[in-house]
Amino acid sequence: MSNLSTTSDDILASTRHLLISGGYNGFSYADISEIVGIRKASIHHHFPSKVDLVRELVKRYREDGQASVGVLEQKVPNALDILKAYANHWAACIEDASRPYCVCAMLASELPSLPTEVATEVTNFFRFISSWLASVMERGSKQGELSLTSAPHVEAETFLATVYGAMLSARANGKPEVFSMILEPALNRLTPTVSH
Amino acid sequence: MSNLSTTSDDILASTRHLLISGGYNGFSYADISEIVGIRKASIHHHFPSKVDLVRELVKRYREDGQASVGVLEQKVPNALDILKAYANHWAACIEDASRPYCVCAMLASELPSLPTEVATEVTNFFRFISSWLASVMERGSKQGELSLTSAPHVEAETFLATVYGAMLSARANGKPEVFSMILEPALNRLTPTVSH
DNA sequence: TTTATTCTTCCTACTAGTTGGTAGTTTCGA
DNA sequence: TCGAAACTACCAACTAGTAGGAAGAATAAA
Repeated sequence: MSNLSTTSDDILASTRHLLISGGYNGFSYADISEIVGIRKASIHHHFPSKVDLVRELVKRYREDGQASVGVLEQKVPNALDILKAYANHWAACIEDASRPYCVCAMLASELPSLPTEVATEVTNFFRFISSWLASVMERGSKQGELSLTSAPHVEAETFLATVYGAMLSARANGKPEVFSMILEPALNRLTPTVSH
Repeated sequence: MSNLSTTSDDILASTRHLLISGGYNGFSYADISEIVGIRKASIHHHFPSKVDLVRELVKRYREDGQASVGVLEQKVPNALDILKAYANHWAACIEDASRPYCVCAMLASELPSLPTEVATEVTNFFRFISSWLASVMERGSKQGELSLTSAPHVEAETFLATVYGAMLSARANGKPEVFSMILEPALNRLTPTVSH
């Protein structure tokens, strides 16, 4: 019924890898075929067009993200700890070079030149992340787990920009540790001070 | 001696435009030829290869940046005002859609797949911006024009990440105003509080 | 149980169009 | 008359995508 590893999953995995390193126009079906070990034409059987392939990839990327967020919210009650976990997730990905960049950050840069179907899926991803972070900010502020200096949705956008900016800086400098260097003070700023 | 508009400048200008919208692999000599109004082969006369073209573009982009920074430092004495001017520069570019994204942000995302000669020129740009911002932070801190909560070079990287992250957010949301929304509180945070 | 049929997945072989780049020639102003 | 800048006309390699067939597994009919 459900295999551990299907060809279609392998194609998506290698696409994600290629996408992270060079963007939408930076890879071809030939590249995927080499990694997966099947012929170019066979990829078209699973994903008729390149747009289908990347659209599906981004859709699943968002769905997986939504699922992970659900688990995180259940396991971690404190809003600050949620933000720390989110930051640590990316810190780990960047540091061990497994997924050193966000697929949607890559595609967002290319947004104006992307096929519309892919573009809308990318904006959907950012809508989801933004509103999730805003909800975390709002809840954390109300419960005294976060100290905000601006409106929750502004703090959410700022935090998101810091994470994605730090991701770019780490890549531009070729130094993974830059990510944590930037995020540590950013999280400290959101930490409530103990009254004394 | 020096024309107001040379073909080579037109090629560079259209390349910048194309680069901002779709990255290194998102444009071709055919695209440039259409915009500039000369044949593909004629572009090769000015820039033998695509690598030459983009390398030269990024080199000039950094040089122009260095010149602008020089002028800014002369005209504006206050460190906070310099940071505000830098932020306003990008806010204006994004808002009037003239250059709604940084060429080097685009190329930094693609860094792992870029020809090495272009890649080194891109990292040079970020080295320059980082160290310039660090010097502004340090000077501003010493003269009481900026209130830092971390070491100057950390604040510099944080500010840079915020600017570039905000640029990406503006693009991802399709809302230019998001940039200023993020940068305003970021600058407030650096503003010294008047003692009373 | 055997046979026939369908479906899935992969294959070879191909296409039309694009890519960056070259060779050699013309045009034209200094 | 010389050099820069443009041109026409190529090229090999690569692009996404198609047509049609072979192998095998699952399903249905005998």
